[in-house]
Amino acid sequence: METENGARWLSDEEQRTWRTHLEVSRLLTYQLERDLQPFDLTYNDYEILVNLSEAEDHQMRMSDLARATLQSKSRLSHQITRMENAGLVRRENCESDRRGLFAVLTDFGWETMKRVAPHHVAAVREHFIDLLSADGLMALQEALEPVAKHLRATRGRG
Amino acid sequence: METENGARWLSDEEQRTWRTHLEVSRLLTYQLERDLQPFDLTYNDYEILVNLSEAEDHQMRMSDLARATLQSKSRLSHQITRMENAGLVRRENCESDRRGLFAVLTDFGWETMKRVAPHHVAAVREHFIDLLSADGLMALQEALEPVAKHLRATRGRG
DNA sequence: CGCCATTTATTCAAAATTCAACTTAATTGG
DNA sequence: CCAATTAAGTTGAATTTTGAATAAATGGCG
Repeated sequence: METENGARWLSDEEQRTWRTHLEVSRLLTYQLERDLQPFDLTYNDYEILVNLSEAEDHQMRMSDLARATLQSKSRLSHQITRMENAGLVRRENCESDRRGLFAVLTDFGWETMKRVAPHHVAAVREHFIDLLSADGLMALQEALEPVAKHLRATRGRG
Repeated sequence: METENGARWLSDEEQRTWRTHLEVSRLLTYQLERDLQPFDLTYNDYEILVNLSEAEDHQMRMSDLARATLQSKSRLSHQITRMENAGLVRRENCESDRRGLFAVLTDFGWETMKRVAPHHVAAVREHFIDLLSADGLMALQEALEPVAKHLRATRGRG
């Protein structure tokens, strides 16, 4: 089955899988977002807390954090400003490179992370992980890892 | 492995799969968005064109379209206004329910759809479908369908 | 050394999204 | 039949995101 300019359409099976993937992506995002609302965090907030929590000294350069969370520098800059206002992080100068800044987790940010993480993990289980069989989990990883690799490589160029 | 309040952490394997899924979701969205840029369409625009194209008479009630594309009514309303300004769709009154409106694909919208779809499908192949084996495809569908079902059911309450 | 391209990060304005309030029409329950 | 409730959709203001422009510091390299 070909389109006029030579592209192959998706088979029914392919289309079904594609749409399922898309639907899961979106609904899952919304659901996790909702599960964080009681803690006054967006998913974005949470993701930054995770990254900083896992980082050495609970701090990361803005650029690295932007890369890690797949956001533009501009967006991250605004995001950190908001989180700074909320008391979750603070900015700190980098001595070795005076252009640079660190985003640093505050005590309150760290406390928040410890308090919220268990609930978030429970939500990830409830809405995703625990719905997969052991085989399903492995199959998913094996199917998606090459896609991730491709996208990582493609990212930034055309 | 348990958190203090009884939630089970993710195993390494679970965590890896979860993060891979998340990464693929996001990078894929960005990539497809980029592939649509040359046609002056956002992914949102495209999705609406798809829905209307597949609908009877190339038209859909606003509510149904909002549901189908997983957006709020407000967001859809703004979105359709923009697309109306771009000449892709028009609004039309519904006679049987005078509160209601149809979003209708214009000729230009339909032409646009026919022109763009092959490129989009090619992108979906390049960045997703063609990176999966036949087994991978099936495994993905089987793993994700229950998740989709759960999230659909959970949506709106929960 | 001195110049220029690059890297880091912010800022401003424009576009998109959300959120709550509102309008109008249809339904429902006495 | 009417009042109250629900449903469809829009609106406008506030928030968030994007994208281009800017500023400051670094790194090469001739």
